[in-house]
Amino acid sequence: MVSERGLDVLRAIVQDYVASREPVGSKTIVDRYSFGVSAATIRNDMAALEEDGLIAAPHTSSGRVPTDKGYRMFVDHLAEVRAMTTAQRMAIRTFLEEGADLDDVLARTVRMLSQLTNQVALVQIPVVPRSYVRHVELVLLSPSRLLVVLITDAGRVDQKVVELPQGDDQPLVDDVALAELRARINGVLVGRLLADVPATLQSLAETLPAPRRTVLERIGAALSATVDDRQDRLILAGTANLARTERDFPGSILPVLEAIEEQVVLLRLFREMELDERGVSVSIGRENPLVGLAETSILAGGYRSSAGEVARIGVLGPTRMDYSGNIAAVRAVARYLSKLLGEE
Amino acid sequence: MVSERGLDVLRAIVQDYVASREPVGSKTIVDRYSFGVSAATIRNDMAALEEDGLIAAPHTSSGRVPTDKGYRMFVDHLAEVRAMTTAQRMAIRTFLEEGADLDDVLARTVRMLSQLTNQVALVQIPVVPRSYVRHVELVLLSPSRLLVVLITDAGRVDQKVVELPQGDDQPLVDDVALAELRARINGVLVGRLLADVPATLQSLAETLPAPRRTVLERIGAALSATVDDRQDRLILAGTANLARTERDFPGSILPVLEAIEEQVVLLRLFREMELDERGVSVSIGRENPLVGLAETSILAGGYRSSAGEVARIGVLGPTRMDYSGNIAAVRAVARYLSKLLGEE
DNA sequence: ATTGGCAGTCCGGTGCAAGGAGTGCCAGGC
DNA sequence: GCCTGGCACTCCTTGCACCGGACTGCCAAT
Repeated sequence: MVSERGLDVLRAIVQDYVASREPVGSKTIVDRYSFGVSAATIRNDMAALEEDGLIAAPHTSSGRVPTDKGYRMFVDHLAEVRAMTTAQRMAIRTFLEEGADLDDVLARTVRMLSQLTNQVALVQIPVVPRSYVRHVELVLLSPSRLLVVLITDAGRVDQKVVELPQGDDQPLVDDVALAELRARINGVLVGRLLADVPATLQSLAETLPAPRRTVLERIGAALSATVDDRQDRLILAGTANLARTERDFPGSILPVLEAIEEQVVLLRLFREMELDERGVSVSIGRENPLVGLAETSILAGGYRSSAGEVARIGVLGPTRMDYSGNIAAVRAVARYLSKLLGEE
Repeated sequence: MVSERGLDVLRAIVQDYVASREPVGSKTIVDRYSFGVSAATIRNDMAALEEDGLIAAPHTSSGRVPTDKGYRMFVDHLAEVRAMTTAQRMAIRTFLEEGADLDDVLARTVRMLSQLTNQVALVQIPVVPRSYVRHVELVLLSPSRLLVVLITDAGRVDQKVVELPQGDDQPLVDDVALAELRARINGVLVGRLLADVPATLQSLAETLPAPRRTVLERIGAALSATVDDRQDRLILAGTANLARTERDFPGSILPVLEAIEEQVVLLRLFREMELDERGVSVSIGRENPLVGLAETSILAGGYRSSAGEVARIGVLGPTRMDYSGNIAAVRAVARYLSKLLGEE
């Protein structure tokens, strides 16, 4: 059974180990922290902590190192989340304020978060289902390939290429037909909610003759796909920090880099993390469903875009990281981002 | 003075070292390659090669390793560029054929190139000055922020946000004014060459009264900037390969990752490399102007987009790499890409 | 020009001993 | 019942010496 003081010892071990990367022994603790008891007593507490799987010794007669479970305990019950310094707040504010388009703001934000935490930072592109269609543009790239561009009033621009069915020798649509189609589509769609696009387009399609109708249906499919596609991307920054913290990955950083390249998996993981009451979620080491990330921790926070939808922003790094500081940074950045995007 | 056979020895050393990562000695060479002379003779040749700075010994009495200069000699005079296997050709073809929009094609291409070479692959987004304006869309994001979207007939969509001057309390443009502006701009721009956009817009601006004019000038600036901006980006893939070849970076992969993140510098370097008669350019180790890349080599090839402009595609990896194979891969992929984009 | 031979150099692994850090446990004190 | 000092023990780390292996460079002979 771990005593009250035992938890304080755990906190000390985590802090010391995170700071020094050295397994920490009982003597170090009595020297560096004022517990008012002897090393032998600390040793008893440490034995209890080890019993409970909160710390482990790399080998007999070495200092202790926190386990994933130990970090979990630290994060849930022991870490006081430090407030950001005013200097840091200022940095965030000035960094984000030079507004530009959405992609740009996200790119800046994530770069800043990576600098703040010295870890890899990631942000999920927000979904904006409440926004309205501003314009749809069709561009014929070749007789059989059509570029569809969708512009919404939230400032998002998405594009998609559709392959046109090409039954006979002659192309299905020529420039004139396309111009008419464009006018019609814009006629019914401009001003509509994004969510209503598929239905509206469907009813338009029904008024058309068969060959033209197929084209319209494909365009409709592209437009709906375009909305979903976008949220399937992550913007990230600070990959170089992985090399900086390389010594904290006992294996190699290879699987981590692979996971980052394989955005899809990482994104799903990121999205499924559920925020706690502090607005941040932490996934530590082997808690993580991806084997390649068994030695990394992921922090995720949520931010709210103008349409009120929540997307994720967070950092990824070795399990040996400064949880207090990083949680604070993620939270602060997420808040500023919400504020910034809400203003628009 | 390096003899004829000396160069053959150099070739053998490079090939062997690239294959085995072991410094190669005279005995290895006579064993593995059929020179028909004794080890002592090879030793003499090696002494000459060392004299000329083409190879070096990590320490006294060890085998030799190619220097940057040695690799250079190998690449320029000794490497026969292997043709791609038919399997590889097939892979390239099928991989690239599922066309989509430009960004998508480039993303696929670069991913494939990284798999083909086991290195980091990069591609520069092509400039398309010969293409025509298809549509310009203006979206008011907030009273003082305007999103400008430019669609060209080459299938490119670019966006930019402009800050509007906001002199008095009331906004400079409202929805009605914007609609009129949009109509006017499209009226003069649609169908124009991209290169003519600034001039055309300028003459339109001159017909307008002062406040409206400022707005138009800003939009014009954004449109020209948008064209330049885009080519200032690289799409890359295969970063994980850096971790795989980590042992080939005597120092650390940190500076390499940093250079990759700092796209701007890398891009300039990439752009300034001049292609040789084989259509590929190679920059080896310290030849490289960036200190962080002193242990990496960069291969660059050119591809031609529909408008006939040339952009770069290439790979980046440790100086100890398979130059023959990688040059062949870059060249093959660049050709297919030119063909693919030319067709559209 | 090429060759075999030989001395010399350096790396890398191994075995051994000493030093140090840290633990576990126990018996005694508050 | 909790805390403490002490002690034996374990294991890592460092330094040292040593040896074998892999080369090279040079030289005299062909």
